[in-house]
Amino acid sequence: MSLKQFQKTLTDQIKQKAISNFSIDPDKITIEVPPKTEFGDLAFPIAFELAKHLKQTTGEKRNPRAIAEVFRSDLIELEFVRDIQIAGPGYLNIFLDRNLLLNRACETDFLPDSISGHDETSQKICVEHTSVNPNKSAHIGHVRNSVLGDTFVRILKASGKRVEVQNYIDNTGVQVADVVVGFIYLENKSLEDIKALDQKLREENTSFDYYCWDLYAKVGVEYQTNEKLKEKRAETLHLIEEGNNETAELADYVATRNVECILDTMERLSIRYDLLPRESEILHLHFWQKAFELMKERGVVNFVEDGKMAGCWVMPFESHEGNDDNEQDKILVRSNGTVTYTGKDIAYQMWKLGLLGLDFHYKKFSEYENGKDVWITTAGENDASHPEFGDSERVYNVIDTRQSYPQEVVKKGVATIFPEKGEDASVHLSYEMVALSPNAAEELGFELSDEERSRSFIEMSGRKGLGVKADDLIDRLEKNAFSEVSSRNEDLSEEKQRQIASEIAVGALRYFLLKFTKNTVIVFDFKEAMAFEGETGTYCQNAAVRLNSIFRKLGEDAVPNAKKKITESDAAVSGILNGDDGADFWSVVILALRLEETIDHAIVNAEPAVLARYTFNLAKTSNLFYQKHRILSETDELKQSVMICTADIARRALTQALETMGIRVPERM
RNA sequence: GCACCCGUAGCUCAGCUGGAUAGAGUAUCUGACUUCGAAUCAGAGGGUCGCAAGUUCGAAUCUUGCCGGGUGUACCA
Repeated sequence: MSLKQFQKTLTDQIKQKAISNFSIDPDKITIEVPPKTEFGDLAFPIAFELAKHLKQTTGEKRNPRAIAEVFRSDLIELEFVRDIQIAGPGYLNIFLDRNLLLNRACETDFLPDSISGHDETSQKICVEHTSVNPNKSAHIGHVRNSVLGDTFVRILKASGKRVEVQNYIDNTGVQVADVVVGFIYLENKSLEDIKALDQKLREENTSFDYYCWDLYAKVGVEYQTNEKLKEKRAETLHLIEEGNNETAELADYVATRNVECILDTMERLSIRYDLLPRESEILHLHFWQKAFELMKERGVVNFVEDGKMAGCWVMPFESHEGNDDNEQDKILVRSNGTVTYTGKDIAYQMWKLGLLGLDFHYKKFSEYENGKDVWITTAGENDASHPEFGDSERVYNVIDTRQSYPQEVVKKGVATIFPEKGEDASVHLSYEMVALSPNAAEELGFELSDEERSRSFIEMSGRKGLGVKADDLIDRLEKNAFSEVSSRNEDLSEEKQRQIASEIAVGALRYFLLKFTKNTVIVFDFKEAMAFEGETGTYCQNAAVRLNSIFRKLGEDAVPNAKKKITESDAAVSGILNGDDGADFWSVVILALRLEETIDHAIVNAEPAVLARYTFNLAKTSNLFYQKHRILSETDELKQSVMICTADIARRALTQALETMGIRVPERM
């Protein structure tokens, strides 16, 4: 039985008693973690709630402490409970049986397993993240999206869910068109020229996406004065959407190469995908037409005869009374017959949820080191060996908060067409942007106006070429980490040092992006983002590395021997755990045991930052423990065994928590 | 105008669905490497939780109003 299961037993018991004695709503019963270890391991503030309830229903006034007493006798009988205290104004504080839990935690099953946990037959959850427009390299804002999405995927997997990861490729949108316009009309390049350029860039060790980054910015500047070029944009976009022409072929090359570059960037951060669904297939396989038919069948779209939106097909939304109703409608088909982005998105969302009745064709796009394939959609050939995609029970779309409105429309839209599926199936995992501090923008070489310099932050803009490129930042982090690693580990080979530096860089970056809660704007600052000290991924990794190094010195058999010893002498172990140093050991064990509920908490709130904070706290508690208590030099064998078990539980939980954030524990550092 | 988000230590942020003395990191100052690793640890100072009412045993957390900042609100994607 895990701590989580035990908490449920305890809560159930309390609920039962509360219902039979006081007839109160069981949802009002909450469990919490006391602020200090002296107050126990679990606390129920239920007595306050009941006192209020009594006063309201019967008028009887009862002391909360007396009410808490009612629960005590039953709960103390439970297997894991060592003691119960009524504290303060009426808290019901539970003290757990430390010895028993230490023994259980020594068994391997208390940790959630992010790798093999899930049941193949369980319902699938789809997470879409990254979805960078394939016309330039990824910047730090895109990385926040990807790290958030990837970590959420890992969290879902750790709780046993089956997850499919999609990275949507908008390969036929205006952003791609802009770069294509740049290649064709600014640089007079043919597809062959671009391929040659691509080859040349490879030889020079720069990358195609960097080139596009600059070109995209150049086009943006040119548009401001060159009306003719703007006309070319519309024309180009049209050709790309239509397909089967030279411009579309060129665009496909450009988009595909950018996708490859972006996937390489993400691979550096251990971020991987199952499928790359493309907008071109949503168009060519007529997903929209099918969705449109379904909408008409179900009567959820209307054709507007007159007024401002005359000639459009709209989806009506619950309009507030008294308003001009049409203002609440969302246009899905424009008066010229073309489909809006939201329309296409609704069709795509329907496919993700298995509601569309159509499927993509698929081919392999690339293969990861571990042999897993990334698939991409096609309109032509269909590799019959492809796995089943789409058809998920629930979909999480990781998209920044600026797109809340269209996401709301998609969610409500799908739920209107399929009320049986409902709104809960579509979740917008929304997060705030990464912006630049005025200092960071200037550091990147951008000239700011006085107005801009006075702002608290400046939004990044691909169109302006203003942003911190992901690869640049990772490079800088790796460089800094490398100089630290090499000065501390001169005996290691350079290759090994580079690998460790990379693991540290990834840990620092991922942790930095995860420690902020989703709705906090990250104002990017180089110094903060590149820190290796304090509340950082590096700190957490370091704690795990040092724990591991203790075990390296202890030798192979230390853990099994220690486990054997502590199971053989119950009473003495109990004495140690409840003795003078006991609290130092116990606080590590109990915190490690809370990993599972932390992961649940992160899922319920769709908030990976919860896991980041937890991991840092666990690292800190572990640090405290092994610095205060020397394991190798401990002379009392039984006490040493308790310490070994405690350290082992700590490093396993820490390693697992880091793994769930996509952060590896280096061999040394 | 309307909708959503934010305002907590000098700075950057947490605060677990209303709970116990509001916490971290950073910066500043003081101290600790002959000790399982100092990317670390111990300690100090630093708070009208934007303001004002309300709800109640109890509010940073819930309600309302105001102040200040941000983002949306397209026949763009």
